[in-house]
Order: sequence, then C-alpha cells, then structure tokens
Amino acid sequence: MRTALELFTTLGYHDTTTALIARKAGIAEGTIYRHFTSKQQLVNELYRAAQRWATKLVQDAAHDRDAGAARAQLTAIAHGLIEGAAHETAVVKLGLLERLDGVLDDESRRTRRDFQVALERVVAEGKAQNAVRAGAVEIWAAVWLATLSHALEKVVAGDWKPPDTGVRLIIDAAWRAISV
Amino acid sequence: MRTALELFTTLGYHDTTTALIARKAGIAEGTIYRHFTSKQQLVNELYRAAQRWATKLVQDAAHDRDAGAARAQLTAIAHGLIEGAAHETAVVKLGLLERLDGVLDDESRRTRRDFQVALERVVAEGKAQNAVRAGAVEIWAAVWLATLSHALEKVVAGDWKPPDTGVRLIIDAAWRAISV
Amino acid sequence: MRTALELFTTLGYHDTTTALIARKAGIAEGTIYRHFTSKQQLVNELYRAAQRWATKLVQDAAHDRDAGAARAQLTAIAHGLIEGAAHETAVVKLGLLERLDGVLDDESRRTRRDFQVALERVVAEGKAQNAVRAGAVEIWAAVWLATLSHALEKVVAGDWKPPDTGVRLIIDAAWRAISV
Amino acid sequence: MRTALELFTTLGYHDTTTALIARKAGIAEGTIYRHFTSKQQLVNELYRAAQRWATKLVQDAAHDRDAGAARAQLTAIAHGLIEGAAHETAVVKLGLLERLDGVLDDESRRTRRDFQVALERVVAEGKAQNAVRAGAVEIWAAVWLATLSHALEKVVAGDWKPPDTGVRLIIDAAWRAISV
DNA sequence: CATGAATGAGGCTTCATTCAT
DNA sequence: AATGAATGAAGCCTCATTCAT
Repeated sequence: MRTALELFTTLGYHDTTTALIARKAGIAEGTIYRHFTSKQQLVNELYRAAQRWATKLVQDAAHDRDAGAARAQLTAIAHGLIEGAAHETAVVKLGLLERLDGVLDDESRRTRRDFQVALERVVAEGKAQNAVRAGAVEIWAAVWLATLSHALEKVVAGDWKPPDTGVRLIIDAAWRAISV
Repeated sequence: MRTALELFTTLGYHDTTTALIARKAGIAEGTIYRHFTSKQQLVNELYRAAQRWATKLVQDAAHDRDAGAARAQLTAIAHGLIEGAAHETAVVKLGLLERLDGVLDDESRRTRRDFQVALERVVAEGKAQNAVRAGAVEIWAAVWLATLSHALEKVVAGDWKPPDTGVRLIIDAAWRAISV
Repeated sequence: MRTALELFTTLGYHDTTTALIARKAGIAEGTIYRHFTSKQQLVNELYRAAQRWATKLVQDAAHDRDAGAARAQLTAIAHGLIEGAAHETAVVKLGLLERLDGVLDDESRRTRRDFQVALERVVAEGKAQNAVRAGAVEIWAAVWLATLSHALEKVVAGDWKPPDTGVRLIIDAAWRAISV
Repeated sequence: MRTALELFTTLGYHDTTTALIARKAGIAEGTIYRHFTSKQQLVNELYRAAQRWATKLVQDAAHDRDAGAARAQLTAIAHGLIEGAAHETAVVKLGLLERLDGVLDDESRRTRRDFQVALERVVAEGKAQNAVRAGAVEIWAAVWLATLSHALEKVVAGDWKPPDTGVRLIIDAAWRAISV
C-alpha cells in the first residue's frame, strides 16, 4: 500500500501499473489481488485512508480548542495539513491535491463529504462568533481550503519547507478571504 | 477539435480514446492523424489555445483599465474568466482546472507561464499602488487564482449561473486574500 | 518511377510508403494511382524494367561476340553488370540483389526467367565449346551469377569503384567456378 | 520461437504478424511480449541463434581438422551447412539466405561478423598453405559462401536432397572459385 | 488529369486481471 | 497464501487506397 500510494501520487493513477507496484514493493503481481479486488479498489482504499486522516486532523484541532476562536482552530488545522504535506507528502497529495474524478466510488465520495462537513462545522462556529463573513458555510470552507491548497502544493513539491514565510502568509490569506 | 475538447474535459485524457473522439466527431479514426501527430499533440494544441485565450483576457482587461486600480483590473479578469466558465466551459476546464501534468510538452508549459506572468504583472501593479500585501507577486497571483478557482469549478459544473451571489462573494474573497 | 526505384532499393519495399514516394517526387499521393493500380504493380513494373535491361545486356554481349569464346562473352556480361552497378545502382539492386519474393507477380517471374534463359544460352555455348564443366547449364549459370553477385554488392554499396582489383578477381573466380 | 522462425522464413518479416505467430503457436498475442520486448527483438534473437549455430559449425569443422588441408575444412563446413539446410531449413534460411537489413540491431551485426571472421580464419589458413589465391581473405570467404549459397537455396527449397549431384558440383565449384 | 483529405482495416504493444502451481 | 506466466481486450497509430473537387 505504501508503494502504491507513492506511485499513484508520483505518476498518477493511469501511469501507475500493477506490474510497477508489485516490482517496487517486492511482491508478485498476483498478490495485489489477494488484498484488493482491483486496482481501482486499491486507490479508493488509499484515498479513504487519506480522507480519514484529514478528517481526524480537523476534528482533533477543533476539539482541542473547543469554545476557542474559530480562527485559532483553522490555523491549527492549517498547520496540521502543512505538517502532513511535509512529512506525509503522499497522503496529502492523494487526499487533497490529486484529481481522481473518474476513479472514486460512492464510499470514497462519502468519506470526502465527511471531511468537508468537519471543516464546515469549524467555519460554522466562526460564523456563530461573527468572525466569518455572510454566505453559505459550504462556500467559505471550500474557499479557505482552495486558498490554503496553494501552500500545500508548494510544500508537497518541496519548494517550501514548513516554517516558511510563504506558508504563514497564505494561512493568513486564507483566513482573510473568509473573515469579516 | 471541439469534440476532443469536450471529451477531454468530460472524461479526462486517459479515458478519452481516439476511437471515441472520431466516432463522436463523425470522422474516421485515421483522420485525426492527418491533423495531429499524436493524441498527446492534440491535447497540447487544445491546452495552448485555452492558455492563449486566458492570457489575452488578462492582458485586455489590464490594458482597458491601464493606470486604473489593480482591484478593478482583477475584478474585470475574474468576470471574464467566470463568463468563460459559463459559455466556453470546456476551455476553462482544460486550461485552468484540469490536471494534465504528465502530458504537457515544453511549449505548453511555456504558454502556461505566459498566462501566469500576465497575471503577475497585474498583481505587481497592485503592489506598486500599495494595494497588495507584502510578499512575492508570484504567490499572490497564484493565491488569487486558487481562490477564484472554486467559483470557476461551481460555474463549470453548472451549480452556479454567472450573476450568482456566490460568484460575487468569491471574487471579493480572492481580493481580500491578497490585499492589505 | 525514378523516385520510387530509388526508395525501394534504399529502404526496401515495406518501408517505402506511397506518401514518401509522392513527397520526394513532388507529386500528389493520388497521382501514383493514375499510373499504377497499386504499389505492388509499381514495383513489379520497375522490376520488369530492370530484368529487361539485364536481359538485353546479356543478349547484346552474346550477339556482339557471336561464335567467340563463351568466356569472353561472360566477361563482357560481367563488365556490363558491374558498369550498371556503378552507374545505374538502383536498377541492379532491384533486378539482381533485392529479395522481392512475396511481391512479384507472374509476369515478373516470367521476365526473370527470360533473363536466366539468356544467361543459360551463353553457358550452353560454353559447354558446346567444352569450356564449361559437366552438369546442368541452369546450375552453372546460377552459380556464375551468385559468385559475381558479391562483386555487384560491393560496387552497389560504393565500397568498390569499377576498375577495382576485387572486381577483376571475382569475375575471374566466377569463371573458374564453372569452367573445366 | 519455433513458430516465429518458421513464419519469418516463409512469409518474411513484414508479412509475419504477431497475431499470426500467436495463433499458429496456440498462445495469446500478449504472451509474445512476456518473452520479447518487441517483434524486432524476436527476429534478432532468432537471427543470432542462427548465426551462433553457423559459427559453431565453422569452428568445429576447423578444429576437427586442425593442421589439415583448408580444402578439407571448407568441404566439411559446406556439408555441415547443407545438412543444416536440409534438416534445420528455417535456421539456414534466416541466418544465411534471408535479407534482414533494416531490422537487425547492433548485437546481431556483431554476431554476423563473428561468423564471417570464423570463416575467414579457415580461408587464411588456406592461404598460408598456398592453396587459396592471392587477394584479401575477406573476399574469398565471401565469394566461397556466395557460391555455396546457390546450393543452400536449392536444398532449402526442397529441390535438392543432400546427397545430390548438384550439391557436390557446387561445393567443388566454390573451392575452384577461390583456389589457385 | 492531378490533387490531397479522408478512410478504415489492421499492425504492434500495453496492462489489469486470472488461475494453475 | 503467494506466485507469475498467460490472457485478450483495447489502445494508439500507420498506410495503401479512394474519390470529390
């Protein structure tokens, strides 16, 4: 799975062949099919794990600062994601930056939804605190993440290392985009 | 080309087969190869056209409001892109929202660069006007676009129709993200 | 036809495309089909011309030295072929050195036969003069040509220029192979 | 491999399709590519095997009659090749009679060279014994083989069966062509 | 008579998946 | 449970030939 994750995020879904996964992982090609029914199921499994990781991160950050300012919660989440981009590069790539449209199954889309909902809950709290602008929370959660994504891309590409000025600027920018 | 553009943005590069393009376009498969040397060259040609369209849009908007406020220029650009997302859906999808990493050739990357540079020029003007925050223009140009992209996705998906509240909110958010 | 001849002998039958012939000849691809019903008929036409050239050469050399020694006739033929290999390279290549097995039609095989028969007539004369060894004339004609072919290959490849020692040696060797 | 060898020597390289090889061999087309990277590599592999067979034959014949007369060595080689033409028809066809110019890779050309060198060594010995005529050994080795080839063609075509008068005549002719 | 764009059959190759060992 | 050779559908591309202009 680790090998597959690495390859999917490096070469993309289509250019990652089962033969390559097996060779790099030091197993036989057929062995893959004793654990997953298909290549598609394999990415989905990896994708869901990535989503769960991100969701947990959001929930934990929110819970740790329960009743605190929404901005502080989002900042904590942002740092957590950036940290992940630096040390669990492939996970962040597959879960947040890759485009897997045609390959994801229903369960994966549901897991994705869970992550979005968790993030929206935090934004909703911000709205309750009158810190977030008027407008649907779905929009602001998505906008905040889209803005932050540029920093994630940079970190994932190795252009930026975590305690980078650019990262701080963008976390701040993401907040400005959605705050009153 | 129109058929190919439609399919590439609907199914993605890999799931769009030459046989399918030909069938939908009502031509023979071999005919594709009298106009393009390969499937890859075909996407690249389409991609470059999309980039040129976007670049021109940025340049025109900037030129029309020469010496005007950077914010007004960016707003004009945003509306132009949104308009494009509504009426030339596939062009915007292929040029700004698709992920074509492994398929683009050098010339395409150069054309992409032209677009980024054009956008950065506008942001640089904003900095000169003390309207844009401290930090590299490359970052703010990219952040502005990343933020706006969420609106483009919505419009492209048909969820939002151009004079939509969401669109106005996000254009505003993109500006807030990068302005002082 | 000249262009086609050149290409067939340079690239071989299969690697010579009708598109290439047309381009190099400065005509349209379709024009080929106003003169020949197919690519195959085109090679056959060229092949037959080459055979006729070679047959005429044999007949002329024999006639000029009518009633002379067979060896002198064969030597004259050899020099004629070598001369052809030097100045009409492509003709000799297509007619005597190329392997066109699957492409030749019945008429071409007949024309080929004519050439062989002409050569055998000379060898038969040699036998009548008790200058050629015992054994079927078909064999000795073919053996003589096979031996000479090595010189033709060398000349055709540009390794040897006509008044070359190697050429003389081989013409001599070919005669020795079949003479008493 | 046996099926491919048979087809290549019967239909030629271009008219032998991978689909045909697979069908005749009773395997799937894709299976070919688990053993060879391409159709071209497949012929090259077969070609090299044929060359090695011929080279070994030359070396063995020479070694068995070490210090013996060169003529005897060449006669032994000739009989070996004729024998091969009779019983391993396809091997001789592919290795010595086919024209594979555009398809052979560097290694194959090197293997071909090995065979020629082995044959030249025998001819050189003949020269040292003053049995072979003046002139480069490369020439006489090639001439001897070219002359013999006519017999190989006949045997390969099934026109002659090994202990045939024609064969003996030609082996003799080949020697006469190059001997003093 | 020449043109050259269009055709479509067919070639080579890849690759996710299966199954006997 | 793991293996890895075999599978065969399907993909991209070539090219001799046709035909409307």
